[in-house]
Amino acid sequence: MNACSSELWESGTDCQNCSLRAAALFAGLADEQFSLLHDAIQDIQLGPDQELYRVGDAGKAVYTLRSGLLKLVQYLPDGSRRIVRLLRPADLTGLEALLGQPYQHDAVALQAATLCRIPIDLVNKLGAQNPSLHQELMRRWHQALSAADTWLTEFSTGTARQRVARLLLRMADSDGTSSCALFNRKDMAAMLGITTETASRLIAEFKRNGLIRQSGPAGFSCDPKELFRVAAD
Amino acid sequence: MNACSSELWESGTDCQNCSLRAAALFAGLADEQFSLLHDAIQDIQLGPDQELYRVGDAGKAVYTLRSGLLKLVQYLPDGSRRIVRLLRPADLTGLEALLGQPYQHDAVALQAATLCRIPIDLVNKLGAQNPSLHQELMRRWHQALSAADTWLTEFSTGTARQRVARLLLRMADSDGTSSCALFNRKDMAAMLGITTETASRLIAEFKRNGLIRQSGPAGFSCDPKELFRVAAD
DNA sequence: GTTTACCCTGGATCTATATCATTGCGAGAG
DNA sequence: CTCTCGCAATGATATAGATCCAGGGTAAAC
Repeated sequence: MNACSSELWESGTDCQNCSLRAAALFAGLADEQFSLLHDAIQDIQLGPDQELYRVGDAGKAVYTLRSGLLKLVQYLPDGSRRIVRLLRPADLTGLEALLGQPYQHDAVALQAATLCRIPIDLVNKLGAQNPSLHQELMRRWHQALSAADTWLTEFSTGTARQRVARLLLRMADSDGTSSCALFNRKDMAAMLGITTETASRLIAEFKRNGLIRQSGPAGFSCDPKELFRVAAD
Repeated sequence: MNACSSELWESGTDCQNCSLRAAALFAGLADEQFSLLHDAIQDIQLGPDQELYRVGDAGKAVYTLRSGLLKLVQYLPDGSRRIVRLLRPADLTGLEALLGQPYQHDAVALQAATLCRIPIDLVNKLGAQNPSLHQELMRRWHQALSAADTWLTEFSTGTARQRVARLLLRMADSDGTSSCALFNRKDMAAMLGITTETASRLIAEFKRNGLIRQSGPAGFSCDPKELFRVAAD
């Protein structure tokens, strides 16, 4: 029942020296308040395809992604599924918990991931004393909204070839290298609203034409200029 | 330059007795603070296709829709456009202004609309004294996010026929009546990521089969049960 | 080592939808 | 009243992508 049952976790994270602190939720917090974090925040590790939470679970915490990739999946009544968002390190998810609502997606690790589990009680307590936290939360909410709009315009519009090209461009840095492995075709399809076969064919075609190539076991590189041309068509 | 130049507006709205007050942003406000609203909030009226703001405009206010319908439009580099959200009465838009960011969409009236223009300075001032306002703002942000996710799963997935059916269902009340006129085919297409011709054909087909029919000049009614069947397919 | 299972790729249809083009209608201009 | 002009409806055609199927590679399971 509990989505967390199979997770590995440990308490006592060193939040004050967190490498993400500057980018993280509590960036504006006074040092003395960090003691509160110490007790409450848990470290979570997920293997590929492990679930963080599921649609309808009671929302008791928000999560910051520290490493890896997380997908948010939504389902239609008929059972078909769509990946509506991808979380990268420093992103925050499960915000609906702060409004007392159950989670609205399945959150699943795309690759091995590490996260911080932040109980909503803690957020509420700190928020009462730190108005800047609210500002920061709104900023996160807005980030998520912008990301959703991007998915609508970039990944749900145009031909399948354009969508795949746009997705690759977004995964890669501007120099054409990417630090993450290529998604499997099924996930790609669920992100782009196409079938796995079409995704597979297009990736294979791009590889043949030298637009992308494997670079090591957990990464790929691509030709941004050519991909951009394909994306614009 | 100013997107508001051609709008009709008047000041001195009666916010305290606003019909939307219960649903509105300031629902939790103490009565004595309403005097602040009186001076700052403006009433705006837009005709069909009139713009409220455009992408990149400096964000100086948020807007509450009081009547009518508003579309948020986003553009791809290649010029193709997509309607990413629809605002109904009591919805709030332009939230990015509160973060000091320029507007990220074109906001255009789909039908004649009336709105309240709420300067961000006012929101910030009231927010400092009313923590509940932040809560309410987060709630609005989350609403927008949920709406965006809905568009991804319902309006960007499945066949064109399914999408049109789902859109009609969402426009109509559960009893199959709708208070708003049918969109023109171009807007429909831009919402669903299909062409105007396909939208036209499907609407015509639905009319022929009795799934929808005009009911008066500014409204339509539909057969929810049948439409639901089509949407699920 | 062998088997099993899964994923990627590719071929062969088939169909939904884009695309291009035409007609008809209704509103507004002159 | 007539002439545009824009939009809905519809036809004809082309094609992208879904669908169904099969082969082959790789990794885990036995």
